[in-house]
Amino acid sequence: MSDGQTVAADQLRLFIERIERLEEEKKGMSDDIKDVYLEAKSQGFDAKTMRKIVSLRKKEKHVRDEEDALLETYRNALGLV
Amino acid sequence: MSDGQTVAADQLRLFIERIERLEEEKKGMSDDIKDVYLEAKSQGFDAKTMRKIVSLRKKEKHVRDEEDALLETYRNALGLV
Amino acid sequence: MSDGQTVAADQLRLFIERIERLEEEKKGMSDDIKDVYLEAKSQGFDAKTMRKIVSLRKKEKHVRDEEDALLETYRNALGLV
Amino acid sequence: MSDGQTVAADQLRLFIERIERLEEEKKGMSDDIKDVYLEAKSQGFDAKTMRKIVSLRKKEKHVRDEEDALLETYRNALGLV
DNA sequence: CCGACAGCCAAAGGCC
DNA sequence: GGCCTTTGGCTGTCGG
Repeated sequence: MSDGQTVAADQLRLFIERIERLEEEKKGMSDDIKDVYLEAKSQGFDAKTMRKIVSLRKKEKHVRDEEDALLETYRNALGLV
Repeated sequence: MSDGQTVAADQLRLFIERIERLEEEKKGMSDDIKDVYLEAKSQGFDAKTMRKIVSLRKKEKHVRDEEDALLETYRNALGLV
Repeated sequence: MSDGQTVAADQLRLFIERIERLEEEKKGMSDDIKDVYLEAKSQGFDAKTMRKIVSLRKKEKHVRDEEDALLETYRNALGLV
Repeated sequence: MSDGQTVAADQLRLFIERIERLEEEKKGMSDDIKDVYLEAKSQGFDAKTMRKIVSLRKKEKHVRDEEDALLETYRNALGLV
């Protein structure tokens, strides 16, 4: 043991385990989100529409961020502070 | 103000905000995972293959979980502890 | 010849050829687009920034379309015309 | 108006609009291609395999073009017509 | 040549 | 249980 092969295998195993832990946490987040939708639904809200709203707001935010970045690019190109 | 309409709108807004916070955390997880793949890649591992490994192990875990659930069903059906 | 096998092969060949013609036209479009960027570059414009603008405008249009669709969803949900 | 700034902005706008028109045409080509695959699928052909064929033929064409170019290079180097 | 990005496809999850 | 929308991964393309 302790040869390069083994060392590499150990490293790989550690990477895989780190990823799997993170994937589990991520799945936990997904489950939490699902629960909120269920809770909202139980209070009479329509989950499908809510998903649309969330999706739309995400895109709008993304567009706004990009607009800001583009503006910054222009400012830099024009030598402004 | 304070009529049903407004109350519902406030509730909806709160739900949306909770979801958006959770979505952000989830995105953080995704980013962390991506970072681990990049780190592994920088040490000479192949990300694509690693993804295959993670995927395979997930399926195997799923199979094992199903087997456990089936065993549990049998135990219950037979009145065993 | 003239058996089913051959007929199917002929059909397939025709489909493939139609696709390849369309792919060529598509590539022509890509080349034209590339030329416009080059021409703009030759007049002092930054192609990378221009690409960002084009991309951003596309996203903005998409978001606007979605907003309209969501509004429509609300109107329907509220029984409005 | 009519200062350099405005002229440049107008030029940029025109370039952007030309690109957007071309992008739309390109999208039309993509849609046409997709339609052909759907039509082929409706007649029992497998789209995935067809894509492989198209891809392979493209590579082969590319190889042939490279060979031709190399041959041309040699001919020129040797002063042949 | 590499690294980033968009398009395409297959798979998963939610909804009816 | 089927439809269908969304997500994740892969491939091909483009610019640096």
